[in-house]
Amino acid sequence: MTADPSPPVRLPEPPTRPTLTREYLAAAALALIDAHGLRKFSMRKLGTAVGFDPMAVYRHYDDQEDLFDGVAETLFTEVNVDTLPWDGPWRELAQNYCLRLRDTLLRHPQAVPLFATRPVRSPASIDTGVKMLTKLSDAGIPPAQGLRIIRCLREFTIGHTLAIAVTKLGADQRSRKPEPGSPDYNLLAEAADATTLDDHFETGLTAILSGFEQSARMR
Amino acid sequence: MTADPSPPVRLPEPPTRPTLTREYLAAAALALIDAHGLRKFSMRKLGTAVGFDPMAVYRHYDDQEDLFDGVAETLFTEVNVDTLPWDGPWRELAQNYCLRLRDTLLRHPQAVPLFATRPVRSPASIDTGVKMLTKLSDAGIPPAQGLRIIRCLREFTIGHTLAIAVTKLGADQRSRKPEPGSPDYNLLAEAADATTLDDHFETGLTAILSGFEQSARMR
DNA sequence: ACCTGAACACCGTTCAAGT
DNA sequence: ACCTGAACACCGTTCAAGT
Repeated sequence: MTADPSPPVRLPEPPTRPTLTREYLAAAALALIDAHGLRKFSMRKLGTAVGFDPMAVYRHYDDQEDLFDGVAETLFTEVNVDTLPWDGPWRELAQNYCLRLRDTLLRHPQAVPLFATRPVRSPASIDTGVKMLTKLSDAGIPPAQGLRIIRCLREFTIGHTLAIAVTKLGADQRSRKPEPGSPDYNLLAEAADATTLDDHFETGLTAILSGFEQSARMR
Repeated sequence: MTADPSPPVRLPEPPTRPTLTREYLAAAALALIDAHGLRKFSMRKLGTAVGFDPMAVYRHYDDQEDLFDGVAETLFTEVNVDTLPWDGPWRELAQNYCLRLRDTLLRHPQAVPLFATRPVRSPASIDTGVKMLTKLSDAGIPPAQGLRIIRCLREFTIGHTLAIAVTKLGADQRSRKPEPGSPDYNLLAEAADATTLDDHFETGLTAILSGFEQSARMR
């Protein structure tokens, strides 16, 4: 409590040593996974990549499982659900959500298997689920049915994105076309040429939504 | 070429040393994954588990990636697609295929992430795809649209099964319910109680199929 | 010719020892 | 009090050396 009346000396900015945070580490981990693939990632590489001890990550995350949960959360944040059309009709909202989730994940194909194999438990994603459910509820859809719709859409979106991602990544290292000798090669090749790897996503989404709407009308 | 006219001595069965085959190794790997989880699995453990050198597997599979492809093939074989109702209507066929695939995978929850993150490249599964496509083609559905339908169904089925599997496995070690303090807890809890984890699968399948049929009618 | 297992370059995670 | 990095118990994969 010894007050100093003279104006405090204005020191120059000290050389700041960057501090590790959970968020920064998760973002850095995602960048490493994007760059070199999930297989090549390691806790030690992350620590050294951010300029710290190989073990530094353990002061912020319990273990790799915990860190990967953080990476999944980073991905979910990138979806930026706040800017979805929450005031429009629920079908538009749901469809936009799925498209956004797909686009976000496809920007990080190497991380899709990580995201897809993790149960949703982050508060942010649970919160989004609740908001969506409320929206459907306001439109007259009972919660049980609403939950079914949301789960179906989410599962289709992730299944689709996963298929695209692993095909894209696998294609780099191995061959993918069936041998042209096969008798039915023409049918498959013709079909595969006529439809790109992902042009069926919106078709599928629409089908699910129409299907549910139809079953609602028949109830 | 020295022929011996006396009847050959009938020797007792020699102690047979079991020989490793690709199929047996893949089945054994699946059993280990079922028992201890994908994380705990290793090439060395597989070799010793079957009573051979830790490196024995490398004489039959190039590397772990190659072995896992074999495990995925084993799983696909267990689906037993030959006994599907190939002579019935295509909707029945497709639906049965999806249900069978789901049931098979859910018998091996620990292996679902492996199966889901592997592009289909085994001859058997490509063959099944071609047969299905032919079936739809016979029903008047153009190949491009048929491929879209098949892909959607497959992606939904795998996305669904993956969600069920990781939730089931994750529930063993962590908590899963949202904190009861949350304001919308009641809505979510009520909905979750009213619908089990997987009662929406057939609903979703039906929705997809109805949706596609509807869009076909409007074409 | 075939198989083994030593060796290499890594891992995730813990924890005693240092500052 | 905080952080480091040695240490432990593993990995996947290669390949020289043995039989």
